[in-house]
Amino acid sequence: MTTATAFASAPTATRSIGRTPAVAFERHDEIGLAELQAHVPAVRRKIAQGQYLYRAGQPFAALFLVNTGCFKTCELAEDGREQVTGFRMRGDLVGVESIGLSQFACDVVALEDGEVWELPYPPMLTACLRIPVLQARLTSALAEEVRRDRLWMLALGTLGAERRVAAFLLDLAERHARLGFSGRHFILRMSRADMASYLALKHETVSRALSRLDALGHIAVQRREIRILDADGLRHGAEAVH
Amino acid sequence: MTTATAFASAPTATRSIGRTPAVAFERHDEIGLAELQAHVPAVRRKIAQGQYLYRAGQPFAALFLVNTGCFKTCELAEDGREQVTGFRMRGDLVGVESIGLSQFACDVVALEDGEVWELPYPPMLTACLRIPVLQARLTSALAEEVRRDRLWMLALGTLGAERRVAAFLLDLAERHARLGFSGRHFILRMSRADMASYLALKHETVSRALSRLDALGHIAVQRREIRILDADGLRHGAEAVH
DNA sequence: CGGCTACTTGAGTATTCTCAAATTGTGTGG
DNA sequence: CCACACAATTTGAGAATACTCAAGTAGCCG
Repeated sequence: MTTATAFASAPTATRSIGRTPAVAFERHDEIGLAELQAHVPAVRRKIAQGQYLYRAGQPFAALFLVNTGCFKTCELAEDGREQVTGFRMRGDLVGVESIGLSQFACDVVALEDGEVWELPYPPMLTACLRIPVLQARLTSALAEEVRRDRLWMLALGTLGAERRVAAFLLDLAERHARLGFSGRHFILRMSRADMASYLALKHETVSRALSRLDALGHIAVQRREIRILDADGLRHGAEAVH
Repeated sequence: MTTATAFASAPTATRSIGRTPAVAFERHDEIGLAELQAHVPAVRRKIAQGQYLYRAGQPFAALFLVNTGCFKTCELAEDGREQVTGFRMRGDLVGVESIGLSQFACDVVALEDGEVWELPYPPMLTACLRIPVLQARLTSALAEEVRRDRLWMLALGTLGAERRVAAFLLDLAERHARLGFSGRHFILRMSRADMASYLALKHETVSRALSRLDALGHIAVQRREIRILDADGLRHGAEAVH
């Protein structure tokens, strides 16, 4: 599943929820930030809510490592069809899908104020040549991206609306927990419409599914605040596997 | 879109269709077969219809370059849910999704008798270190895989059944054409059930969609033989974008 | 030429979507 | 700080799409 949400040091209204940022640097180092910094002139860049990190068609010149905030990646077809293909948060590497192209292949939008490390790509490439470990990690990150997308395709193809929403919440919870925050209580960074697009549903359907999961006692929903009350209930939901 | 079908020198009943194999080696060289052969002990391996090229859980030790035949990649969840995530044909590199793991992450099954080049991974890695171009191509191949999957997610999320089937056929046609075969007349290598799984539909729905596209005059279907009569009709189908 | 599997088609059902309205939040200006 | 306008969310009712179940047909293998 490709999803996300976290708010390391998110400066938003609901910041009261969630523990201190502090930890949760592991994933940065998974892609070798330490080695990177020695060879690639990484630049911190702040992005305001609603801003594009990049848009399809802009020259591809860098990858981005999310430090704070939450971003959505969107595919956009010529005929206007549009789809959210993932949510990226702290520790996620953004832009890898555009490697090998001269222009970015999709849009990335900040769902809240955030900060990224911009990693200029040519320097990144030469660094990879010098540091095999870095290369291996980049490759692994790409492969993992493929696996995530495939798992999400499996969910889309085999789960009904309610279980799809449940799976999404579980994925968020897990990513959240991995970043050192509570996996049982978090704030959705995206609108119902964004969730719906990612889940290949309509926002009304997502809303209904959330209400129903709430009524079943599996979660407690209050607008964007989610509390996981019964993870197993969510996982094995009553709905049949179709 | 992640799809495929081709039959370079397919030894099947319907081989009469399509031109001679001969050409269509470009994609092999896209990933640097020439350079590869000098450094990686590639082994030809024949796979019979229905055989697994590999299964999830088997030790990951090689990538595979499809020479002939058509393969499907399948995700399988612990709870039994199953989904075809793509079709691979001549020139496609198979196994990249498992890079970075010790075991393969999915199943790959031959839809017809075929042959692959087995590229042992450790030698592949060291070759990449020596030949930057090869490394770059591997990375590009991975990134393209991500883009394909994302485009397919867009289709799944925004198109109704009939247009999904149409998009699938157009994708097959294009890949087929790129391999030097007719893009207007080809044989499906997969069953309706496999198509359906990939398209996140039921096989009956796929069947109906094909019949309807036939009735509309956009295609001519006869079991697995497809003739594209009106590509634009397929592309812009009457169905509304929902 | 069976027996089998794959495919097609029909009829009724279920799920999700569409359209519409009500509600709750949020941000802004007075 | 409150009132208002706007955006996001929830909920309902009916419609549409895709699914399920079932039967029938057609090609393939032995």
